Amino acid sequence: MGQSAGSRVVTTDLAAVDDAACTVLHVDMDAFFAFVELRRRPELRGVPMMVAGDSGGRGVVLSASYEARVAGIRSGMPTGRAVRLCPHVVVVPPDQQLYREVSTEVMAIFADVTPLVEPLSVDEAFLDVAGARRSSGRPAEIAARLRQRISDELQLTATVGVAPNKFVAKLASGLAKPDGLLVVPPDQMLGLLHPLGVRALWGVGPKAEKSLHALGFTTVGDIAGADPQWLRRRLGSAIGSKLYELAWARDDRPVTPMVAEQSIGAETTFATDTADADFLGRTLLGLADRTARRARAAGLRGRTVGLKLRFADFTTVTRAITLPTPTDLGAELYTAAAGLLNRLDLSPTVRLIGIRLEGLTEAAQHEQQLSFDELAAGPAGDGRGGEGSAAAAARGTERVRQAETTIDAISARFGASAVRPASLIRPAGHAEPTENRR
DNA sequence: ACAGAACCGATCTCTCGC
DNA sequence: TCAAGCGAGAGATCGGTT
Repeated sequence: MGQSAGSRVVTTDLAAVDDAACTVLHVDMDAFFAFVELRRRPELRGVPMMVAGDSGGRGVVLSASYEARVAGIRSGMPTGRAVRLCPHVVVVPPDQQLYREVSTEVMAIFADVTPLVEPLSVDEAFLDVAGARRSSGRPAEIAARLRQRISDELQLTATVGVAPNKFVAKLASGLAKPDGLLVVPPDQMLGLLHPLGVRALWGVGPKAEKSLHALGFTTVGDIAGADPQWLRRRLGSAIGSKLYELAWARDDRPVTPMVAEQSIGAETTFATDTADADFLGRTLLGLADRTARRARAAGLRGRTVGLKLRFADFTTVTRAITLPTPTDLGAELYTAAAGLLNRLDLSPTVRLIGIRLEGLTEAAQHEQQLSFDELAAGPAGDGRGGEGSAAAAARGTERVRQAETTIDAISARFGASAVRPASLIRPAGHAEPTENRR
């Protein structure tokens, strides 16, 4: 019961399958961005369409309808190539705000099933239903009902993998998509897993695949048959152990709800490569501001500021500096990153610049610290002789904080573009400071 | 006092995945 | 034949301490 018409249930017999040990669900929304767009533009149903960035002709495909996929269009593909493959494809610009909103609705349905929801991205999550079984029934039933709700309430489809652990659950959803449901009981795991190529293992991308092929491993079964000691020596202890365990379908990672972010960042690719230090600096200021704003919204501060540059030849360099005190201020982020930028050789032209705030901690921890500093400095007044310069600096950053949180409030009311740093507003005689400037 | 090992945090690159 | 914008994590390297 419970599947919508036309859905695919890959499992031989959902009622008969032994799902008692299958407490992990991996739910993956089908062609998420594309289907969300089709919901508000139903006239595009049945025609090849894709959500794709343009960004001065250098964008990529974020999501494609199945009609577009038939033509060979894949996500991650340059928009230009996709259009060449399928000249009639309808290109829809991405609306991240909308996707985040719909994502929240999807996650709310998950949370209805179990509190143990671990989002992987906007359109994907693991669910641990071990505790939900008494009230909600068998995992296979829970999964089928979940798919039905997503279809009924959101007019979207999802694929669900059901298995004893995360790795196999994710594998299962990958095999069952689109619009599918696959339950993999313990006694079927190895039969399913071992014939697959090594790429099926978590953490094995193109590079690792090549190394593994060179060592004579083609399938997951090959790795399962290898000597684990030898694997560790050849691949490193961490990776070697992990691959061996996964090859035997062993994965004890728990489903962890709401894992705290460890870094926040922003980056942008220029429409045209540039070596203009002034322009790079202004772009950096905008990115610093955006990053700081997000950190404040999340109530986080970070101690390490990272800078990333990608040059025309696609080589990438990163530089980082650790501050004495964690920050969530755009001005401080910018100062630190600009310092890093100054030290780099900019003779090759730059195609991408990014900034990242790492070493995040809860901002609430630092409020305490600040008031203590102020106390030590005596009653809040202006730069009096004899007081500690650290305390004076603390009050200085406090003023910057006031300014930036005021901007947060104004942006919240009037939109993000209402307020921006003064240096992003063009003095006379300069072109617009957009990233697409030549 | 000093050389050296061991350790540690910071930094950087690389790979991977959505 | 061009390659976004996020993010996580492993491991090498390096300089400073003990």
